Parts: sequence; structure tokens; C-alpha cells
Amino acid sequence: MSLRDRKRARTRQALIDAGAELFERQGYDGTTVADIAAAAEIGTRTFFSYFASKEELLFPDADERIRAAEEAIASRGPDDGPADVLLRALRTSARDTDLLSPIAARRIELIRTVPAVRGRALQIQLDAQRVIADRLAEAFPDRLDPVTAAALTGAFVGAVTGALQVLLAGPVTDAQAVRTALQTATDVALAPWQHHTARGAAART
Amino acid sequence: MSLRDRKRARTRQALIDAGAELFERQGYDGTTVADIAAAAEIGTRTFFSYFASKEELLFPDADERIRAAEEAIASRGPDDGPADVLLRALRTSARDTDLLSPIAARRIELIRTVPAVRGRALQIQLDAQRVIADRLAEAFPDRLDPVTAAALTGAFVGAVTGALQVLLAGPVTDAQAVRTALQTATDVALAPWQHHTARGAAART
DNA sequence: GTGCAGATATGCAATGGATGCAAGTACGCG
DNA sequence: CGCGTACTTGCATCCATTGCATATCTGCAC
Repeated sequence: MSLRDRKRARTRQALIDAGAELFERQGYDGTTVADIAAAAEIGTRTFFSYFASKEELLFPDADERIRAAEEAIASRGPDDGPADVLLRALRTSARDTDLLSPIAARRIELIRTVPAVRGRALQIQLDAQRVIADRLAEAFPDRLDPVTAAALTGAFVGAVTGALQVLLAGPVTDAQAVRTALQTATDVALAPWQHHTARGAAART
Repeated sequence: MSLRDRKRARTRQALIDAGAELFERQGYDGTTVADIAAAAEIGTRTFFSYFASKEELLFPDADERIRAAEEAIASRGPDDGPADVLLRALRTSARDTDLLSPIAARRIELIRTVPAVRGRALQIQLDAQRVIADRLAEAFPDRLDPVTAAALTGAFVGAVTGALQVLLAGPVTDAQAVRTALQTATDVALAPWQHHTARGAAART
């Protein structure tokens, strides 16, 4: 990796850190892009060559997570059905984002309270959903047409999102509660599809 | 209804119409709030006493749709299970209101192509989802805990949304296409639940 | 009808995100 | 070392959005 690349990566990380720090201290709306740029010691204009918008700063790893999910689908076992694959994709891409880490908690708080951030988060989620649905359809060409794959993926993601929305409405809960809620959500979403997609669908975590 | 109210309603409608007209002719980003306000013959500042943002102009009846869904839940039959009720609520709020209007296709097109609009649409959807989940949990207090209700609702909405996303992937030109896509989406996305509940058993959690 | 209180409308100014442009600076490579 | 390309940056600009102060209107009571 060249010096230039390393430098750029370092600046990028500095921006992410500065953003987290400032959002924490002054709130999202109370922090201007100029503040963040100054804290990372770059010009305000330059900020936008690293992130397309202020919100992007909060989702720096969206691409990686999508790739991780694609990876998980690609590396499925021969006996896995669509439901199993979706479960694995979810675990893979959600792994590093342990919902209970302090950083994640702050991000969730921002998603919950700042409309612009929520809107962006939902868009990213929908984009990810589309990619996953495409891969899923490719993975099971004889069992899932594209529309059905999209519906299945949407049901899965929607259930998880809905459950988390309720669960995370209050203050941060314990890890076990999160696990239980996820289990509930995936069960609810996938159960009706079992006879559509095969029996191996139920999985436990 | 007082004169004041009528006047206000008329201005509001004028703004909606002017917006549709201008977005159509100049594109969303090519149309400024000042343009819209001028076309409706009010001051730019006044626009924001009618709509909180430029995007809101595209979702003037969000409240009514939520109310329609709540209505559908409230008026459930004695033998309906959660899935039946949800199904009816979705069909009602989707069918009832605006999707039949001639501007439906244009709105879909804007949702599809303008990030800000898509973000807002998703937020509105999520908010609606939360309300519906709450009502559903209230309607079946002994069968559904809040998290399960939210997961179930999210699964339904997510499934339909996911299917729609694929069905409306390309440019959308006429309202008829929207209607048939919606029909197909609900059929594909919700079929699994209909079989499921037809057996008499609700989601088994 | 008159006049008041509260709701509305509007103009003005300011903030802040975002973008285009042109000039400056640094890096990679021959 | 020297050049071409990529990265930075300041500047001007556009536009959405908001606060504030002021003017205007409507509903209502008298």
C-alpha cells in the first residue's frame, strides 16, 4: 500500500473518530462538517472527498458488511436452504457490530433520534437487502425466482428491523434479550416460508 | 369548516399540485421550494408552515393511510388471527388511498431515483410499521408480545417492499404498472402466511 | 358593526450542507 | 530530477431550513 493510500486511510479514520467524538459531545446537529474537518485537520471542502455527506460518516463500513453477507451466501453448505443462508448472512454481517458496544449504542441512538441519519440508515439497509436478494436468487435458481427471493429477504430483514426497533426503543438491554429478540424475529419471518423453500429452514442459535 | 380552514386546505392542495407539476417538468432537484411557493402564490417562508420539508410534499396523505390501517385492525372479525388482520391492514392502506391516483407512477419514480425522497419514504413506512405493530399487539395481548408483533409486522411489510423493489426496478411510467406490481407483490410476499394461517395456526411463537 | 385575541402570512437575515471551479501541493514513477 | 496525476483547498454559490419581528387576517364576543 502506497504512502498516499496509507495517508488517505489515516485521514479517513481521523474523520470518523473526530465525528464520533464531536457527535458525542455536541450532538449531531450541534456539530458542523466544518468542526469535524477542523478536528481532523483538513479543509472543510476536503471532507466531501472522503464522505459524500455528513451522514455517511456514521456508516463507514456499509460496503464491507454487504460484502461479508455476499461472502456468507457464496460459501453456503450443500444442505443449506434459503433460510439457513439468510441466517448465516445476518450473523456474518452483524458480527462486528455487536449491538451492545458503546460505539454501536451511540450510533443506534443517533439513528433513533436524528431523522436524516435514520433515513440514510434505512436506505443503506434497503440497498443491502437488494444485493442479498439477488445473490440468494442466484444461489437457488430452481427454488427461488427473483421476486420471491426479494420477498423472503425483505421479510427476514423487516422482521429483524421491526423487532430491534421495539427492543432498542428504551435504554440498552442485555445481550441475552437481544439474542432472544433476534431469534423470535427470524422465527416469525421464516416459519411461514418453510414449506415453500424446504424443511431445513429452522435453525437455532 | 371555517373559512380559515377551507382557505388553508385550498392553499395546501395548490402546493401539492404545483409541486407535482414542477417536479414533472423540471425534475425534483431542479425545482426549488421558492419555485413551488411562487407557483402556489404564497411566500417562500410560508411553505414551511404547510410542509415541514420539500419531501413531505410528496407524502401528503401519510396520516390517512396510517389511520386506515388502524381502522382495519380495529374492525377485525372474531376469528381473525394476527396474520389475517395484518393482511387486511396492508391491503386496506395500500389500496385505499393514493396508489390509484395518476401521479402514483411519478411518485414511485421519484422514490426510486431521488435519494432524499427514498429516505423519507422509508422513514414514513417505518413509522407506520411501528404504529401498526402497537395496535396489533394491543389487539392480541395474549398471543403477541410487543417484540413478536413488531417482528411480524416488519416481516409483512418487508416482504411486500422487497418484492415491490424488484418488480419496480426499471422506470415506471403508468399507474397501471404500479397497480399490477402491487398486486403481484402482495400475492407473492404474503402467500406463505395465508397458507400458514389457513391451517388455523398463527405464527407459532 | 367594532374591536380584540389568536392564528397566519411574510420578509429578512443567518446557518449549514453541498457542489463547481480553479489554483496550489504532494506523491509515484520513470 | 522532473513530469503527470491525484489529492487539497479556498472561494463563490445554491438552496433548504429556521428564528425573529412585523403585518395581516379570521373567529368571536360585545
